[in-house]
Amino acid sequence: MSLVPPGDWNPQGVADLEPRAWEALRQTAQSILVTAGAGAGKTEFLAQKATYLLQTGLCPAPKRILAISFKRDAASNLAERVTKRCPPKQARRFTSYTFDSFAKGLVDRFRAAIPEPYCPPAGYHIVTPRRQDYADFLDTYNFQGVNAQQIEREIARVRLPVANSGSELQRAVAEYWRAQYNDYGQVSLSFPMLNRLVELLIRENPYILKALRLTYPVVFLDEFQDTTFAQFQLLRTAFGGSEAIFTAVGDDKQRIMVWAGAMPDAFAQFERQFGAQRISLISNWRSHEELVRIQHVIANRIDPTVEQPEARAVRLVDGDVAAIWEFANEDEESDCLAQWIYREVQAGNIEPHDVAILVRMRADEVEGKLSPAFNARSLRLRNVARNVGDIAIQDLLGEELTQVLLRLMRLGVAERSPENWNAALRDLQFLEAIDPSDEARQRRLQERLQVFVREIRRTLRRLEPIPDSATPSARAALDFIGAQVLRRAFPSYQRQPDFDRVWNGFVLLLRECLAHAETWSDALDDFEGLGQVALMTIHKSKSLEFHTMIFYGLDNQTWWSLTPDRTEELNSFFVAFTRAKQRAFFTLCIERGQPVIWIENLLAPAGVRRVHF
DNA sequence: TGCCAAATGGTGGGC
DNA sequence: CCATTTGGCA
Repeated sequence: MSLVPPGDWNPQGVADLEPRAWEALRQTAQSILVTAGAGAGKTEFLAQKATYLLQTGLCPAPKRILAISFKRDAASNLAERVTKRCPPKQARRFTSYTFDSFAKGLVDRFRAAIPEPYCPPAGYHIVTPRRQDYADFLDTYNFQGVNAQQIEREIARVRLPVANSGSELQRAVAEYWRAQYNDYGQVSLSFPMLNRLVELLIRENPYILKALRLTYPVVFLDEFQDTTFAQFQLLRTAFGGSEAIFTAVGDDKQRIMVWAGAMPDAFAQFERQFGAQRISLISNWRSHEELVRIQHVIANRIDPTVEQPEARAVRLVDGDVAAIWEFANEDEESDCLAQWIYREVQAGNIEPHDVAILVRMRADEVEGKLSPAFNARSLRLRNVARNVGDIAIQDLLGEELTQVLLRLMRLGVAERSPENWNAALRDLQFLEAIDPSDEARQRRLQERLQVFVREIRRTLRRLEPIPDSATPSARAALDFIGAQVLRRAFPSYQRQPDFDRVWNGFVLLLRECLAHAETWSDALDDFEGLGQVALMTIHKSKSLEFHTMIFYGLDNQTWWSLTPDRTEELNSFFVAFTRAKQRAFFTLCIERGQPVIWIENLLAPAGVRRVHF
């Protein structure tokens, strides 16, 4: 395969990159920290840099790029973009993991090399302890001076081996490890524990360390502002002092996970310990100029040294693009909100799914307050954080199982849908690992799909669009693929309970949608959230974007901790605001609480006014 | 059981 | 920060 000289390389699949992105892309001699604000295209930048390194041979075979993200969808999204931009042979050398899958992979591969007494048996179990579990442990083993949050945090901080002496906290951690290995009839490990095991393994085993460093001379880190102490320490043990070149990407103005264990100063530590150069991207491809100007006022308050971003999106709406809406009471608030969205939809300005309602906390409470007013106007509000069975709707929609089955079912209702047909064919090719150049097998695949489409059409005509049809219809799609094939193809479905969780969620949500729908087509639209206003917390909205964003409750009761000295809260406010592509509104209800005056004062000079509804 | 004080949860994610 | 739960004690 011929390589492209670095000087001749062009971005793949996009017109061009901003000058700062070019600079960050070509910097391959030194670790860099790419500060990419809201809408700067972080993932695309990483995909382009990977493509550059692979296509030019700057990352030559058999060396690989290791990309580490936090969430599964971020990791798979990045991998997918690189696959689209590179020839398969090169794309295969791009390894995209989540932090935890990277750690678990190493534990599983080199388990036997983990020093005693920490070497886990092959059949260890993964557990996800909640606060209460830690509290129960502390109670059972009589550690009275330690609380659940302390021990949770300490487990992710302490290096192994941990001595059963010293402070009560340290003894509690030592006892916790012992108990997880010995007291429950099976060895139960949490993700932070897996992380600590890997850290121990590579610290103590020079061969594995060397192999890791030889394999991955290039390391990408996504959403770096949310790195935890344990993750940072693992990176240091794995790559500190090696030749590895890091490209870390993130935005410390969007750091909203410190309360859950993210490092408060990951950027500064990274610059210091890895000698990283900082490069800031300044384009904002998401929001138009007026919104970007307001965003910058908030950004400037978070970090006075921040550069003014350049808006690259076009304004498409008339009227206010940002305002604080004030209501006398909550009933009026719900009613006006529903009314406003209804009118916008009627006027043809937006579809319901272009709007998101964001809340600080307690999405289900807000759902209860808003739903009646929405229903009264035949608008549907969907709380995407709500669970169907054991999975949140938002997570369910991103699952591979959902995507694959939904496409097949779409083929059963649409008259002609080349888009779904091609997508379904691609799914099958992948699931059955068929070589695209094997024309005979391709043809057989097309024939099989054709037969299936005829069958599923018959099935859906025979089954009425009622809740009880959910199971048989979904089952028909699943049986065509074969549950075993699906589970083999996606590692996350290999454990039966994980597969069942997603499958049950799929059927449950389909049931719900069929309860409201007139036709199969409507039900599938409902399933995907078409025609529905999404309701979610700020934390869940991160990395998403919406035409119009409405923040529910800018009062000091809902947002009790939004004070000038609580930076993380201001970051949350910033994250919420920057989700908007075209418009951002905030609701205020005097019945619920007083306005957050300092935020109003901050935004007023940028033209954000309080409007009495 | 009733009363008052103290503690706690709320915002999340990973195989 | 505030609503709710838990804990201690009579």
